[in-house]
Amino acid sequence: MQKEECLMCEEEKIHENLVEKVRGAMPDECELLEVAELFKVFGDSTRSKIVSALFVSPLCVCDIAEVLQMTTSAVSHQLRILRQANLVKYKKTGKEIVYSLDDEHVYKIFEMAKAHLEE
Amino acid sequence: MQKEECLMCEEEKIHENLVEKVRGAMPDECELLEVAELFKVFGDSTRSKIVSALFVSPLCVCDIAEVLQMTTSAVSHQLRILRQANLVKYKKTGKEIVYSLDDEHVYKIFEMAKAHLEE
DNA sequence: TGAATAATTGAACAATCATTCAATTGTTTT
DNA sequence: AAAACAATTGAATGATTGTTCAATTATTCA
Repeated sequence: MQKEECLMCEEEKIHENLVEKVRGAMPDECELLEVAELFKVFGDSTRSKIVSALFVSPLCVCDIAEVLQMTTSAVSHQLRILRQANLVKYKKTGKEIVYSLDDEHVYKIFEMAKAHLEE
Repeated sequence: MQKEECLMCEEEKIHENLVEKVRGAMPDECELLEVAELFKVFGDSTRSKIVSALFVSPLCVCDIAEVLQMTTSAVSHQLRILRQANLVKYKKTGKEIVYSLDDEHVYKIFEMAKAHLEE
C-alpha cells in the first residue's frame, strides 16, 4: 500500500517540469567537472599567491619561494599543478626555470573574484 | 666557515630587487586568502553544479537534489557553504526553501573559466 | 672532474573535506 | 493531534590533498 503511494509520489514530482527545464539548460557533466577542476586549482592559497606574484612579473622558482617564504619543494609541487592546468608556462635559462602566466583570462577571473568580495 | 658563507649567500640573493618589487605589488595576505577561499567554494563539482542549476532558475532543495541525482542532505550541506560565502540567497515559502543566486559577478567568473577551458 | 646551485620527484604524514546516515526542526494536511 | 513532507544538523567515515623530508636530475663554475 505505502509502496504504491510512494511510487506514485516519485512519478509526479511537484516541480517536474522545472527540473526537466533546468536539466536541459545546464552544461553537460563533463564541462562542469572541468570548470570545478579549474577553480580547485585557484582554491589553494599557495597557488593563488603564486598566480598573484606572476601577475607582477615572471619569476624563477627560487624567487617565488622567497616571496612566499616557503621551500622550493613546496612551491615546485604547486607549480606542477598550475602547469598541468595550462595556467603557467616556463622557460629554462641555465640552472633557472622562469615561470610566467599562460592565459589572459586568469587576470579577469581574479578581478571578478575580488569584485565579489568587495560587495 | 660554511655557515658564514651561507649567511652571506642569504643576504645577497640573486634577484633580491625583483623579489622586493613583487612583494610590494602583490595584494595583502588577507585579500589573497579570501580570494582562494572563494575559488575553493567553486572548486567542488557538486557546488559548481548547484550554481549552474541556479543560473537557469531559482530552485528548492528538493529540486536541486533531483537535478543532481543526490540526497537532499548532501545538497543541503553544500548549500550551507554557498550561503556562508554569500553566493546564494533563500526564501522560505511554506515547507519549501527556494534558493537563488545572490551575485551578478558569479556568472562572469564562470564564463571566464569556460573561456579558459576552450583554448 | 668535483662541488655547488636550481629544481623536480616520490613517499609519508597530517589535515581537510564531501557524502552518508540517523535524528531533529518546522510546516502543512487530514 | 498525528502523519507527512521539506530541510537542516551533527557525527562518522573514506577520500583527497598540501607540506615536509630525503633523494635525484641537470646545469654551471672552479
